[in-house]
Amino acid sequence: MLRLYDTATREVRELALREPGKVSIYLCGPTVYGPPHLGHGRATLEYDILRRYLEWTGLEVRLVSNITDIEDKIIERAQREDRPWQDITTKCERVWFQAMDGINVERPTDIPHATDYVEEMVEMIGQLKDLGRAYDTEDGIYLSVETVEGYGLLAQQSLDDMRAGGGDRSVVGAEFKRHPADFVLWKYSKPDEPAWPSPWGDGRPGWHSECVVMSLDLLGEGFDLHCGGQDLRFPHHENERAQAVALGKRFANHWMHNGFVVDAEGEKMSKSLGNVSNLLDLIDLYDPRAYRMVLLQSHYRSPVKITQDNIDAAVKALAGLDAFAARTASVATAAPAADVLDAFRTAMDDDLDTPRATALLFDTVRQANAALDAGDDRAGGLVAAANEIATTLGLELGAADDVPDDAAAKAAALDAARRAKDYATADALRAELQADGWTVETTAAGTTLRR
RNA sequence: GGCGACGUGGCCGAGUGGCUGAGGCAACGGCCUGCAAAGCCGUGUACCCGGGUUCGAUUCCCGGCGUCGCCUCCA
Repeated sequence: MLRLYDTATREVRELALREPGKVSIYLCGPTVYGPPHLGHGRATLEYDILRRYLEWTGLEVRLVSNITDIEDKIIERAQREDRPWQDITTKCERVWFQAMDGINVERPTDIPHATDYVEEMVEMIGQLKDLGRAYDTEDGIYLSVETVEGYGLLAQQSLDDMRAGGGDRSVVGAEFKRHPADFVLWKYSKPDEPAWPSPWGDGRPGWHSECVVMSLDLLGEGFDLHCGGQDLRFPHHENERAQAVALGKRFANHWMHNGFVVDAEGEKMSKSLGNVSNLLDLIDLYDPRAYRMVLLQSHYRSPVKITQDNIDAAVKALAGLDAFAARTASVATAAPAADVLDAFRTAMDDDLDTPRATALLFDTVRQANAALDAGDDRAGGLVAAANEIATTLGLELGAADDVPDDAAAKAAALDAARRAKDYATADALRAELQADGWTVETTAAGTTLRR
């Protein structure tokens, strides 16, 4: 069974399942107000790998990932551009899934929208008020974190330390709040802002209330795993948990957080800095699988550098795997080598050790190639194992572009020239194809072309 | 000010108290090839600095330096 680092307990421990054979996961989805960036790509890719692996081990995965379509950033942009906020959220959501498709991330099993859960949020906030855990101000309804047992679990910092800290940053809403860490559950709307009704006044839910309501509604109490980027650890996940605890409900049993994407200088790429890179650009410019490959080769909790060199290296590595896939397309199917699959499982069960799993994949490919060269009958099992690992990691191999007719004709002419030992013509044709961007492989069996 | 992570070959990036400098990329030599490509085989004086613990530390502890993150919207 999978052992995973748990942010709450700060140790690698078994991912215990509430129901045997089934895994319930909540992943914080995007706030749809702009194009997805590299950070979104990393998170979704890491959890896509997790999900595929869990499914491969035979578990039924329920992965809920929301769309946050109520948020200040959306409202700000709508006002700035003077257009309906729904126009922004629907377009951004479409672009989001376009990008997800581009990097081969499977759709979550459930995609709840915050706008569909406002009533439930109002109800929950009312309960928190009734319990004396939330209080009303002229600005909105706030949760009193001092009333929440164990607040700071995910932040790994006590409330006192938080109060002492903060440096020279100003506290948002300090004039209304009882404690600097208190956060808004319901924000009263100003004129011209989207608003939903509530017993206390029209307004909109706070971000932290959205996810807690949707996760508990769809997955129920004590669901297995809650995940997201490191930056969501605090305050977002802390505050989600605080609301559940304040309500007396069991929340996520396990917390998983992925590391950041950093730039060449090692600095975090985020929306508040100017160094954001658009995920769509990356997919557009390079093999979309390259990003997944870069991530696979480092651990999900480590920061990862996305640079030209990194992506280039991944593209080359992928080319080798594609060549393998092309070479083995016609190899007779066999049962995957059990020892290889066992090693794969061992690596992945160890806190999702994709670097080791990926090293195993490359190693298996090398062994399979060697077996093929030697005419060893172990080749079939190795090929099958390599393919199974690649698929489980979400890598589709050998997906070469269709070869256009003119290129295919040149390849055929090249073969004919070689048979006739007209090497000058053969070399000229090869040079032409290479100039057009093809990788040309001439073998005894004939010429194959790859991009 | 509080909390935390990290510092490994030309680059990226795993990992371990001695059996690994994993794996990828790049480079070099060889086999294969008409020549290439692909593939295979082989080649690399590493673990920021200073102490300590130990038979033995890159790996554990302490101190220092450096980088980064969270404490505020953020994957």
